[in-house]
Amino acid sequence: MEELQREIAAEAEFTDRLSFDPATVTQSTESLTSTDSTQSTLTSAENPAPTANQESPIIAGVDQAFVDDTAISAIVALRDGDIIERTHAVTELSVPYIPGLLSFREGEAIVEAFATLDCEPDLACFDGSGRIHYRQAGLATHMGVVFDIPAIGIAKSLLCGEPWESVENRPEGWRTPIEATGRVDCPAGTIIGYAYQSRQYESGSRHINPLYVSPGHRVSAETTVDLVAALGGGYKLPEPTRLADSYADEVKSDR
DNA sequence: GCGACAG
DNA sequence: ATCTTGTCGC
Repeated sequence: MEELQREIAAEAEFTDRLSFDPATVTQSTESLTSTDSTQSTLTSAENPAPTANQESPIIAGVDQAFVDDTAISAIVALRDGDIIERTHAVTELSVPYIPGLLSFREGEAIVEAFATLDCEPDLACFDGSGRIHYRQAGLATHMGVVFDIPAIGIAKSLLCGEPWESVENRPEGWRTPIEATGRVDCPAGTIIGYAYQSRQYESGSRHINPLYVSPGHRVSAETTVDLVAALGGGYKLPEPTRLADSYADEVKSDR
């Protein structure tokens, strides 16, 4: 499995090769109902010329839920903030959870779910790491390479690598690079992702931990964090991920 | 041997 | 990930 991950990492592209301009991504649905006034703005100057494409990109959120030894993979596809398709698949789990080998446990269900998806996402958001992985082949990278679509990983905790600064109690919108340490299969110091404070309480003794985002495939670390910031939604997790998360729970409940 | 460790 | 009520704070 580890060797396969090295091969996948070799095929992965950690530079932008998207079918759309990341700078045009915004959370249009939220802008009408959101109560906060902070809106993330992307500077188009730092983004490379996008491949020709007039339509708004289709962004898919992917997340799994579990019941005993079965996995439910749910996909919610959005365009301009509107849900255009939802689908899911249920498979039997054969691999236990082992840090570093998550894609082998959840990958099968995800592949099945994608097989039933009619639209073709311009970007897929996975729950877990991408390049922030010992062999630079986390779930988002593995799936991104398998489908050859731009993919990003969004994790709630850090698998490996080291933040440039302390992530303690940071303000909303804050970000800091995650660099590779000796445990990662790439030159030490390589920026493999970012810690991103997607949400934070304005004051008080309670705080929210940041998200750890990383490139999966065909996206750079910088664009990955810019995209997560743009996908917003007003909650800790970006909207596509939240919708996929609740849809997976919904499917789970209906059984 | 000991510690670290996505979901 | 999952098992789950109340509870603290905005």
